[in-house]
Amino acid sequence: MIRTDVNLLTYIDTLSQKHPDYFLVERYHSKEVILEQDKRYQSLYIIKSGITKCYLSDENGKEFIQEFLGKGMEFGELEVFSGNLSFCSIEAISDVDVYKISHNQYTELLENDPVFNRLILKSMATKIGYKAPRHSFQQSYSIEDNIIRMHQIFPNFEQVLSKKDIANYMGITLRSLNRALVQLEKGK
Amino acid sequence: MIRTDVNLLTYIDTLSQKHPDYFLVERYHSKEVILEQDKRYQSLYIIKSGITKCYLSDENGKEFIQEFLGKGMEFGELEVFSGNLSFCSIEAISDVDVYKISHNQYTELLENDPVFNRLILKSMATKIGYKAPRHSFQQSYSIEDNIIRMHQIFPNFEQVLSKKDIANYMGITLRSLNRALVQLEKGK
DNA sequence: CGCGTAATTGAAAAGTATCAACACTGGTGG
DNA sequence: CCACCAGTGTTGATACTTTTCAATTACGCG
Repeated sequence: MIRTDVNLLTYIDTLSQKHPDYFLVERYHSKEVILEQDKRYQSLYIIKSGITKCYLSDENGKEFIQEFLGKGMEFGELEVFSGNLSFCSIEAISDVDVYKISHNQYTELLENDPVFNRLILKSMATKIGYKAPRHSFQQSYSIEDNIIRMHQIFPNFEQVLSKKDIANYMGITLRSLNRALVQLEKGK
Repeated sequence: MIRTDVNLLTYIDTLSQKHPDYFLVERYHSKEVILEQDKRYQSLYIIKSGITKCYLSDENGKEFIQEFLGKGMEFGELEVFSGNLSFCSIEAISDVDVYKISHNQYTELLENDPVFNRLILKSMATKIGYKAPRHSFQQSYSIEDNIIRMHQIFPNFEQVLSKKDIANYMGITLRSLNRALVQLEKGK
């Protein structure tokens, strides 16, 4: 449930040696908002280290967490292709180091570096293939089943993520999450 | 809610003139299954005309519909990048014409045709950007709100899609869908 | 006409949200 | 050093929503 892409990160590490002017390294602290929904940006980011959350907020202030992003995950890249405003917000959970690259230079790399191109295609394909079953499972199964599944995928998520974030990721209230956890304890 | 990509289709129409050996045209009838979950394929498809549904089925036989695909939408392409089995099933809703192309030739086009490459990148970016708010909205709002929203996006979906498909798309039971529709009628 | 699929409806059971009260924690300022 | 505060987490009671199950009707097609 915390997405990573080591191959992409490794390649970008080497790219940033070759093109030191393309990649700017930035550091964000826990709880800083890196990207804000519905704003326009000229750059996108790839995570060097740390964890962020990618979430959508609605008019009532509720936030729905799409994904937790770790090493090698990019964000803000969709806007390169759509030309639209940012469709989600990104907030640092831990302290985070990122590579920052402008849309133009990103496009240039896509056009001239076939290895990079392929890695990005693959990264996007993975994102699509990941979202589908998650949405499906979340709708079709009980909260308890979802927690069990999350434990299998990422055993100690409770140490890394706040209860509130977990609830927002699952699309349920904190109350329901707590009850389900108590039920699971009893069930043992 | 029925996804299309006219630009991609137009370009593939011209490509299929240039490379008639790359693109095979096939026709499927309503209710035929074109792609089956958890099987391996060497080809992928782009829709020329007609509508399909893309769905995941779980062990209880319930199906959760990811998207309805119309003109210019591709499917089976994720497996080119992941190398995995098909992660969803595709079934024709209306009669459907598709272009079929092998993984190898698709890869070749991606590598040698920058316009094609860009169109595919854009198509994938759109898919990602579409899924996120849909999942979010579906979890955060009531069934009635979701129906109202679907009506805004696609006014006469009830003429094209069966009630069961609509319910599976929304991740709810047919019973709940019917109740919500009755409520909406009353509300007018 | 008769068959199977799709659609409709009611009643009971299960699941989830809402609201509200309270405990725990770490950090800040007097 | 303690009091306070804000953020986070816990718990109970109640109201609401959705599913489940089952029975019935409507529709299209050979």
